[in-house]
Amino acid sequence: MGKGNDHRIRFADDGHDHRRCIADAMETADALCARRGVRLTKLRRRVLELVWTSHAPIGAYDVLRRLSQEHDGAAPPTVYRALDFLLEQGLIHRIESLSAFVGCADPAEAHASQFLICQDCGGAAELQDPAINRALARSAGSLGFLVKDKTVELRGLCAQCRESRPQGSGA
Amino acid sequence: MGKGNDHRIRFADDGHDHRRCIADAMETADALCARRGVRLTKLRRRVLELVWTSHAPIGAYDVLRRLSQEHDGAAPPTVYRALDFLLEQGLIHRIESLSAFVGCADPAEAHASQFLICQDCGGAAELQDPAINRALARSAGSLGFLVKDKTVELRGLCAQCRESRPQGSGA
DNA sequence: TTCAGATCGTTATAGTATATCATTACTGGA
DNA sequence: TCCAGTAATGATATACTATAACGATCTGAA
Repeated sequence: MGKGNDHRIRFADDGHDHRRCIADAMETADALCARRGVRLTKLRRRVLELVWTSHAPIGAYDVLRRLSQEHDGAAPPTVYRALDFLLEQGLIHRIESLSAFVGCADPAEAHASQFLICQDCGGAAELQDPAINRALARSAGSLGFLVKDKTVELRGLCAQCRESRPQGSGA
Repeated sequence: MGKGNDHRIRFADDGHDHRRCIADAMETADALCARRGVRLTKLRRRVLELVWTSHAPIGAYDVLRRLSQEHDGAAPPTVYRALDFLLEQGLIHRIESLSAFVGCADPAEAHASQFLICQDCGGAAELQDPAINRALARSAGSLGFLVKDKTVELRGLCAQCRESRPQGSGA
């Protein structure tokens, strides 16, 4: 508390002040890149803002479509290079099961995240549950497997969407 | 034991008798489809065999290239339709982080699997660790999230590959 | 036999991502 | 300030993954 938006789990449709999410994310990104001596160029910064448009993961070509409206000559490599930079810096995550990208809730810490992805509102919330990581580490370790990278993505319905359309109300 | 190949975790390079893996998988698939009253046609059966070529996940277009050598007029939909059927029947899994497919080790039981994917030999081993599922269920449940589908993929080095190229022996 | 539904053939196209090479911009040192 | 080296971007082409759409063929049940 104190700093406005806290770190509670966020989905797309929970009615929070998302402008603040974006502002916080950009501020954090600026500070982090400055500290690391890497260049958050105008283009990269804009792509990061576009990824943060909502808590729903966004596809690279959706980013491209938006970017093209304000940036002549934007092409796939324009976007993918920026996304690659942002991934390297931990400022965004790639959601494998959607081929899409989402802003990282806590880029200062290097971390492997887990995601809850709502199939109704499209939002993706980032978890960092030590119990999950422990269970994964224990299982892999017992088989002699050396883990370098993790993908944990749970798809379903977030609490808000469960309420607003109870049970399996089709489509 | 007793039935030849047991259900130990398998990777591509561990020197086991893979012909037996294939034979077992096909036998299980035949029985399962018969029991369910669904048609494991010649084409679908052949695609399943091709996916079982190894324990390394295989891309749809790799399946297509192989299939084309023996099947005139094979096209992307030919393969994707067969893969979709096999996925529906739980006979194969899709590895999201590789956009590739791998045979299911235990198709009789509906299940959400976890995968260990070796970045050296390319093999993918399927786990069904209740402790991992419990940790995931607990975490999602505490946030009111209703889980419908899970993707858990850990990339790294399997035990065999760790031994044969100790430490981070680059490329 | 005939029909309905399932399966497959075939062509076209959508969606995701990278290779390559030219050009421009930034940075640090002479 | 100027230059050289590196980083970043522009621009074009292409590779890889997946699905739409529609017609032909096969299968099993009435």
